This record gives sequence, structure tokens and C-alpha cells, in this order.
Amino acid sequence: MARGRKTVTIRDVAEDAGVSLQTVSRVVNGGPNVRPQLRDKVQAAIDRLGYVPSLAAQRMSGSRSYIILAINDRERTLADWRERRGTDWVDQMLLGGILTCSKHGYRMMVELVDTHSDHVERELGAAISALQPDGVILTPPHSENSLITALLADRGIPFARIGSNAPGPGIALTMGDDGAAHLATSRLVALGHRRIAMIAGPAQYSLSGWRIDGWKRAMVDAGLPSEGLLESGDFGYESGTRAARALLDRNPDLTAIIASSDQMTLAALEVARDRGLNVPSDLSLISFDNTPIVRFSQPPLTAVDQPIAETVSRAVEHLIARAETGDDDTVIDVAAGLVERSSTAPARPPEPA
Amino acid sequence: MARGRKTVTIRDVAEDAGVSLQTVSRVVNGGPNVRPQLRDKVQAAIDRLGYVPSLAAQRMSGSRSYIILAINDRERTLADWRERRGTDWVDQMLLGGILTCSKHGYRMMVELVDTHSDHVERELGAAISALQPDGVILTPPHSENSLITALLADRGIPFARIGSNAPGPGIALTMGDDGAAHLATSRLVALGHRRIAMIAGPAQYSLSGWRIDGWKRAMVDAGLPSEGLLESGDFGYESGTRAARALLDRNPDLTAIIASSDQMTLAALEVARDRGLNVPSDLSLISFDNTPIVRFSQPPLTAVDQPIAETVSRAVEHLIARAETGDDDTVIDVAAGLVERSSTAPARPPEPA
DNA sequence: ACAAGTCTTGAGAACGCTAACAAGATCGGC
DNA sequence: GCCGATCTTGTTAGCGTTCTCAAGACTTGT
Repeated sequence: MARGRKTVTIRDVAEDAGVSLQTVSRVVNGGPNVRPQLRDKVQAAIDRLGYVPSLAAQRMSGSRSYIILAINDRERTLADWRERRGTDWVDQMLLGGILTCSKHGYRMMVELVDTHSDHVERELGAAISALQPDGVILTPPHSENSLITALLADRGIPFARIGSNAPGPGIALTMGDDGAAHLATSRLVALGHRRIAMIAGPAQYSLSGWRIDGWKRAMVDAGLPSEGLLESGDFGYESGTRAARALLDRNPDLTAIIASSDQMTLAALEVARDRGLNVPSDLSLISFDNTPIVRFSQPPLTAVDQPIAETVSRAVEHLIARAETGDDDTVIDVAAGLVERSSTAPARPPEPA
Repeated sequence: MARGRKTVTIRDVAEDAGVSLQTVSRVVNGGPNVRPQLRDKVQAAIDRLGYVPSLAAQRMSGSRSYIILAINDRERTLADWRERRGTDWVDQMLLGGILTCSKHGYRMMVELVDTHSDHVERELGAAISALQPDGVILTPPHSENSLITALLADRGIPFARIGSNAPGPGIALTMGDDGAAHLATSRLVALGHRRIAMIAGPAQYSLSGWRIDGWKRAMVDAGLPSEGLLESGDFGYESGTRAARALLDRNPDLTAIIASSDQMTLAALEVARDRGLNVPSDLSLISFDNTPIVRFSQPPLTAVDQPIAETVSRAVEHLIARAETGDDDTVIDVAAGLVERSSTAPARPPEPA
């Protein structure tokens, strides 16, 4: 099988089987119109020599590259690395993407891109020219960057936008929309909470906006005020600590917090512990994302499930389908459910005045 | 910059600048012997047209592929996905690998490979033929699979073995060796513990063996028996639960457990909680890996730091150096320290007989 | 048995790039 | 200023595949 140093090419197979290059190519690609007897002979030669087509050469002669490129924010990835926090999103995204690509004979590559709009177009353009991927997956906050989507549309490369709900070009995969936050807030209202705060994500993520909208809508539905109950962070632990402190300082009567990432919720949990507040009896907490980490905190967190791995997995499947059959762009709604664990409980009765 | 549909090739640049292809190629690759004036002119054309060399074409004409391939166990990755547990290793590995590759203009691809030895050679051979990577990173348990190392050595592809200490072919990056487990065990002994159990990893991981060795050696050093104090799991949560239960059932006098992964240690923590044992006052716990997750459990876990991301990062840098300058194989020791948190405490005094 | 197809196979070009060589321009020592 | 050495630039030939097109081998209907 292994033959010294040289790589086995299609030419070697052709020679070994006594046929032309083209015939071997047809057999490899399962083309029609090859006499069964010849096909077997060629296949035998392929197996014997251990021939595998070179991806580079295939790509060169105009076929697919079998590469799906996932675009991720460099800033955020670097921060995860430096601060040694878990990667939540990235992790789940890679897991879903790699497994699904692998299943279909594709490969996933990750490209880190700066948020700064000036570089984005350059960097991404370079990556695309260099790699010529069959499909691109855009993760927040790049999912709705019109520079990026325009670039991809212009080059005719199928792409998917994760966490975006605009119809626009490319496949959009929403992740719960504003309904998810509404669901979480309503649940807290049902448990008797009236002072429910929200720690949102950064403004450049449009899902931050949806979540704020959903929360506000639920508050209005219940006839509750939401002034002074909103803070925002950058999804990271530190920012969660700051936000939780600010909220509790400002609102001593707070009984529930919804935070827009698992890390920020864990931070809020820690802040509560520091102040002698018991979760959930004094303070209920609902998290967003539901990455595996939330099962191990004490108490385990109630969380809005953002099925990142599944979503990316579906994005990959759609991209591959598009690459192979030319399907149309669509909007796909991935359901975001609430997973109840032990960080939520009925509101404590208001202190006697 | 973006020009309709067509991709910009070196020929377009040559035409635009009024020079030959070769000259453009020289400029792109920073070759010597180009008149500064011409170089500027070509560079201007490159910038204007937004030219980026095609990786596939570069690879075709014999230069590097700028791809580092990371080999990961399919079994384990799938289990992580199915059971929705955190990915620890995979996550950290990708983070370190992707960032470091990106820094040097390389890209990392992940290949999932079955542990079953029969397939391994085939799958990996196919991946290598298809991708022709400049370097390969082997993660446990594949790091010491002689079929794999022989294959890579035969094809002359530089590779790194993570978590392997044999000198053999390729760059070896040990991760603490048996010293790490010895360190952890000794620390517990110093805290007065005498009944210290070990939950090891699966046998096909040679680091499982080292850890058992280190633990036993420390026990012998302290004159303590180790019979009945060893269980093993598969690094996953469930197996940790089983192992911890078995150990506690068998040894009511147990005061400390060292477990070979964060997931298994978290499982042991849960088992202790179920049985009304307080960690650390009744039972001390030391984990292996120190992935970000262990900071958020209650109590946070004392852990042997296995700096996976850093190790992979160093592996990448060595592979790139080897690809570019032809360095030699070496053995690199990555230090594994003990990070003390709150899951360890002095042993409780033995029950009065 | 013959014309008009349909199958099967192969030859040659093309993809975008770089390595190897060749030719022309420039330079230095005398 | 002449001749060999050095610098600079261009030309040609692949790298391993697939695509296009053409030629030969077989059918089939009459």
C-alpha cells in the first residue's frame, strides 16, 4: 500500500490497469459508461496502489474543493484563549461542523477575522481566494455584515448566516429570535417574579437586540416596568460580574436575572454567592446558550438552549446540498427551548414594609 | 477590488503590470533579485486587483500546502457530541492549534480517525494523500500508534506526537509524564491522606499508564498500600460516576481521589454530594486537565494543569519550523503544574475505633 | 447487410502556479 | 572600453486532475 516516497497519481493507476487516465477518472468519480469488467480492473488497481485523488489537483481542474469555511471573530477567540475561559460557542460550532462535514466527505476550516470593518473584506476575500471553499458559514457578529454578505454573493459562494433572521442573500439560521427571551421572561413572570433584570450581549450582535426586545415585550405583556433593569456585557465572565453588581446595587428588590451567555450567568451566580444571596430562593437565574458547563455549577442553571452545534450542523448540510444540487436560499428556524434546572424558583415574597 | 465573478489569477496581474508571470510570482513570494521599481509596480497591480494566490495551484506546483492536519479520535469526538458533554481536549486543542496556525499563515484541519487499527491506516493515508499537509499533529491515543507513525515517517511528513514520551520518529511533546501524578499524590500525602484512590483513563492511552505509575510510585514512597484503590474510566462523566461509586463502596475509609480527567472528577464530586460527603473536608479531589470548566464547580477543583492549548500551539510552531527550515525531531517537555483550588484539604482524622 | 444511432474509450487542452533554465542587461577589474 | 561575472527578466515545462471532443466498437431497425 505505502510505496516508498512518491505519491500515487492517477497516471500510476492508469498504467497499472492498462487504461487511459480518463477511464480511471471516470471510475473514481463513479461516472457512467464504463464497462463493468474494466471498472473492476481499475478499481483493483486503485485498491492495490492505495490511490487517493489529490484535492488540490481536483480543485485546480474546476471541481469542488470539499471545503467549508467557518468565519469566526478573532477578537473573541483570542480573548477566550488569553483568559483561559471556555470557548462555548467556538467549541460547539466546531464540534457540529467538523462532525457533519466529515460525514459527507467535506472538511471544515476555521478562519479568524477581525471585527474591524476595514480589514474584514480584505481578510475574508483573501481566505476565499486562497481556499475557494464550496460554502461559508458566518457566525455572529459577522452574520449580518453587509460587506461580507455582498462579497460572498458577488463571488457566487453559497453561505449560511448563523443567528440572523433577515431574509437577504444566503441561508439564514435564526436561533430563537426574540421569542427565546420572551419565553424565559414569561416563565419568570409565571413564577411570580416582578423585578426581572436582563444582562444583554454587545450591541453589534443583532441577537443582543432580539433578546432585549423579547424581554421587554414580556415585561410589557405582564404590565411590568423595565427601567433600570438592563445592563450589557461582552459575553465574558468579567463583564458578567460587573453587570450583575451594577444591577444588584441599583435594584435591591431584584429577584431574577436573565443573562445572555453562560459565562455571564455563572458570573452572576458568583456575585450572588458573595452577597449572601441564595440561588434560587433569593435570586432566580436564567442563562442563554446551555453549553455543557451549566450542568456542573451549583445549582445547575436553568437555561435557554441555543443548539449551536445542531445549528451549524444543519448549516453545513444545507450548504453541501446547495453546492451539489443548487437549492435556493431560505430562512431556517432552529427552535430554542427552555431547559429548567435548579437556578429558578418562585419569587420570594416582598419584604414587609 | 471585487471584480464580478472571475477569480483574479497571476496572469491578470502580469498583464496589468506589463511583466511576466514569473516576475509576479517572485514578488508574491518575496523572492530576491527584483528591481525595486518593478516590485512596486507589480505590488500595486496586486493590490489594485486584489490578487491572492490559489492554495491549490501553489500546492500543485510543488510548494507547501500551508495545512497542518490534526488527528483526533472519532469515537471520542462523537461521544462528546452525543452526550452533549464539554469537549475539553478537543476544544483546547483546536483553540491552540487554530490560533497558532493563523498567526503563521497556516491553516489547521481536523481529521477524525477510528481507533480500530484496521481502518486507521487507510483513513489517515487517504487524508494525507488528499490534503498533502505540511505537518501532522497526533493526539492520544493515536500518538503512539506505530502504524500511524510508520506511515508518516515513510511519507516524509513532519509530525508531532502529543502526550507521548518515546523518542521515536517525529516530535514528541510529553505532558508531564508520570511526574504529574506523582506530584498530585505527594501533595495529598503531605496533607495527611493515607487512603488515596486513582481513577485512571483507558488503557490504550499510554498517559493512563504514566499516571498510574506516578501515583503508585508516590504511594510506595510514602509507604502506603495501593491495592483496591484503582479504577478506570473512559474520561467521560458516566464512567467517572461508576468508578467513584465502586471506589467508595469498596473503601469506606477513602479520603482522597485523583481522577484522570475533569469530567470524571466532576462526576466524583457529584457522587460525594449524593452520599453526603463534603468536599474537601470529608473527601479531597484532584483532577487532571484543568480545562476552564473546573473553576465553576462548587467547590472549584484542585487540578493538575495539562496545558493542552499551549502544547498544541508549540507543536504547530515546531512543525512549521521543520517544514520551513528542516529542524530535527526532538522531545519537548511541557511542564504540568498543580493548581490548588478548594477541593483539597487536610485529611480528616481517622474515625475512633 | 447497411445507415444511424448509442456506448465506450482515449487524446489533448486547461486549471494557476513555481522550478529550471535561458537570454538579455548591468557591472566591475584591468 | 573589453570580457567574464552577476543581476534581472522571460520562456518553457510540468504538477494531478477533469473537461471537451473525437474516434472506434457495438447496437438496433429495416
